[in-house]
Amino acid sequence: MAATAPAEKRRVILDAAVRVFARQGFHTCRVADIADEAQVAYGLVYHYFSSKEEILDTLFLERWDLMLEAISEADAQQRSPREKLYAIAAFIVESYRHDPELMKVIIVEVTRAANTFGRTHLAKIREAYDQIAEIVRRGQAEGVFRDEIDPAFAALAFYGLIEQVLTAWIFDAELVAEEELDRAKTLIVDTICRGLDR
Amino acid sequence: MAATAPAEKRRVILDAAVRVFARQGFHTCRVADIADEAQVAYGLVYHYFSSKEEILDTLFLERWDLMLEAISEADAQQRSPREKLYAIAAFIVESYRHDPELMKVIIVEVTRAANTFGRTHLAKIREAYDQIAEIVRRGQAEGVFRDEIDPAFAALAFYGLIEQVLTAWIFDAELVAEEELDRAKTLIVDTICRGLDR
Amino acid sequence: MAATAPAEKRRVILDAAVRVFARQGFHTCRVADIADEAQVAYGLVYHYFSSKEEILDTLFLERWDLMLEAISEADAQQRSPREKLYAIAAFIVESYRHDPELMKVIIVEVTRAANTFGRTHLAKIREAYDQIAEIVRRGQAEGVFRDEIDPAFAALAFYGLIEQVLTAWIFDAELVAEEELDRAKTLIVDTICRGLDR
Amino acid sequence: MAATAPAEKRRVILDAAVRVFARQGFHTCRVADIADEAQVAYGLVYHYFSSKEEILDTLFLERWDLMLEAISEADAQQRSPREKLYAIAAFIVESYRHDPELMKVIIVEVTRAANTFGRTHLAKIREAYDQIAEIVRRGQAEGVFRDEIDPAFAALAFYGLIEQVLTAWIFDAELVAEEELDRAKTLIVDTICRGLDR
DNA sequence: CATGAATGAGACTTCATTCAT
DNA sequence: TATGAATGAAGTCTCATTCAT
Repeated sequence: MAATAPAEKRRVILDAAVRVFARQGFHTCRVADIADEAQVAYGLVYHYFSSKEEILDTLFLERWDLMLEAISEADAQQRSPREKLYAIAAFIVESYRHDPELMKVIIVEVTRAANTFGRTHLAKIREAYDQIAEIVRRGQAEGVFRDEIDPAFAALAFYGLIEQVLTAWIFDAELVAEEELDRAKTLIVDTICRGLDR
Repeated sequence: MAATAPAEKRRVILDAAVRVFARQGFHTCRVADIADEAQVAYGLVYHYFSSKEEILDTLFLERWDLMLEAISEADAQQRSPREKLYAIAAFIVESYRHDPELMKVIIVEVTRAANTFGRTHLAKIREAYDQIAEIVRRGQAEGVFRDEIDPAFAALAFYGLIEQVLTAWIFDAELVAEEELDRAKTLIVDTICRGLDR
Repeated sequence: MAATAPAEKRRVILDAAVRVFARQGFHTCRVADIADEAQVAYGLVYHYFSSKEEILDTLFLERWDLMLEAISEADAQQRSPREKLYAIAAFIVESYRHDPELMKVIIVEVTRAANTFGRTHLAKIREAYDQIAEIVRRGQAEGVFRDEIDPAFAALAFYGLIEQVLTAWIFDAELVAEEELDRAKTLIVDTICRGLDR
Repeated sequence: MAATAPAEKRRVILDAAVRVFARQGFHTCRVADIADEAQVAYGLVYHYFSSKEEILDTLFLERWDLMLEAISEADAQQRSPREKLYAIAAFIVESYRHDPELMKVIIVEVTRAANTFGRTHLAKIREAYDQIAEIVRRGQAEGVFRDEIDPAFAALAFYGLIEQVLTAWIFDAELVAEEELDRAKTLIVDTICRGLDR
């Protein structure tokens, strides 16, 4: 009789927290809501996490580390800078497809709320920006990208667009169509690389 | 000797709220902090506003209406789509130069905190997106912009970049140099219009 | 051009207070509600009355003194004890007919709210009880009323019935019919004097 | 060693509330006073009750249901209408003897304050009136009571007298003598049934 | 007399966190 | 591990009252 693995409840709580944060927002929800959603005793939340904020931190770090890995991998495996950017955009879009609630929490509650929480994670967030900027810088060195644009600035443009697109999806009343998700990957890179001009 | 205009205190409270929201964040600050900052009795805040949230709403709406006007004006006065986009970017950057704290509040506490507050203002925020999209659409009709990019998507890219740049400034430890502010205006439009590609 | 008599506003405020107290209850209403209802500046209420409670006190005392006079008069003018009781009941019922809101305030907010306010007016309220008891006592001395019942107890029965009837009217959803008002006068005295027994 | 039953604290709070409401009045007391009286943490009051008002509601309903039962029982067990009325009067007087503070709260804060709270309980209160009226009606049908008096009116007289007597006791400075309590039971019924007339 | 802005103490309620079992 | 009762600090909002004009 396989007893529930001890740390499994921890996962249950984290997953419940995603749903609750996505639905009610971090500030607005109560720890009790998370416990209820997880069908777990109130106190157990505090057995595994020292505070409500730590739950959010955990969710963010889990996901952001995957993101940093994905960026590294994209950088390592793809040949052209544009392919690298595509791989990154694709990873983020796929993350959204797989778990839109988690992405909503990451973007709305952490990345965008950088004032209060992100402050802690600012360094971590910047790692991503820096890696992207580095990709652009090397693209410029290779002569693929124009020199006029500061790589850091280019990274802002690239990540800013992705974040804006996801935010639009997040606050859209209706479900995003599968094809739109796929199209977005190409569109993001195309827009960033080629610009609006004819 | 002109007596203090009755509604002047209302303004004092609003201005104090900007500083407090910028410094401590909307959720973290207390109404008492605003009253203290305004050097005004606690209750007076509630004489002019029905809640802490209404103060934030007021600040947002005041500013966003100016923004919508600026976009309209840019659309009306400038000839080319690119000049129109430049005028918009310039307006936002100048807004930041003039009152960075207010812009921080608008972006961090309202625009990006889309979950809780932005929700209420989503329609208002979308008006701006729509106007920008319309500029792009007409640019495409004129043959200045490529047809491949959905105007709404282009608007996300444009506004997303600006917001990302301002966010970077906002969380920068150090003061942004005057020249950087000016350079940004051109850079934003150049990046969006011409893209990264050489 | 007859200028408004100076003290007229005082009356306007008192009358407005009756309506507001009747509608919202003393504890639940705010001084601002009274000023609004009276169409008078906030501060003017405090020009004429030192506190919200003083307004209620004034209303009660004005009315209760009329009541005490009415009882004295009934005692003086009527011959039989039963006629005296009838005159008293009639006076109270007529008071209700004339200004049900005022009676509601007197009963609900003062007489029955004996804990907080009635306390102050307990002595005044008891004067009425005592006068009624005295009428009963003399009725007993004359041999009209039975000796078995303590006059004070009889007064409780008499006044208790009246108050209960008015309270029923007060909380009745619909308007009380004119005939019911008149019938009540007789019924009250009949019930008290003759009892339920056949 | 029996551990403290979980809901026991709830009872402690209710009992403390009776004392505090009786002493200070519902409007005048603070939730903190109840917590202090119960020797319980502030927040625990809100663990068991959603508001101060709910505490009062609970106290009222607990007691009034007993009252309704007592009336039903009196109706079922006693033979003559007068015995039924006696049983009801006796029950209420005994309730007062047993817990005068609770009765004070029920009468002063709920029954009499029907404006604000009783409104909710008006229906419940009327059930009692109706049951009493029904007893009178059947008394009339049996030929024991006179037909001239509307049963509902008779119920007002009966309950009004009881309430008035209790109110007198409640605001009496001194403790009510045991014999007075007992005598009251008979006196109430005698007064109501036989009236004042010789 | 009249106005209504200004004051600030006070009360309710919430909820993160602790703790005894 | 697991439970949920218990704690109490903190914050929002209300509103009677004052006061300058």
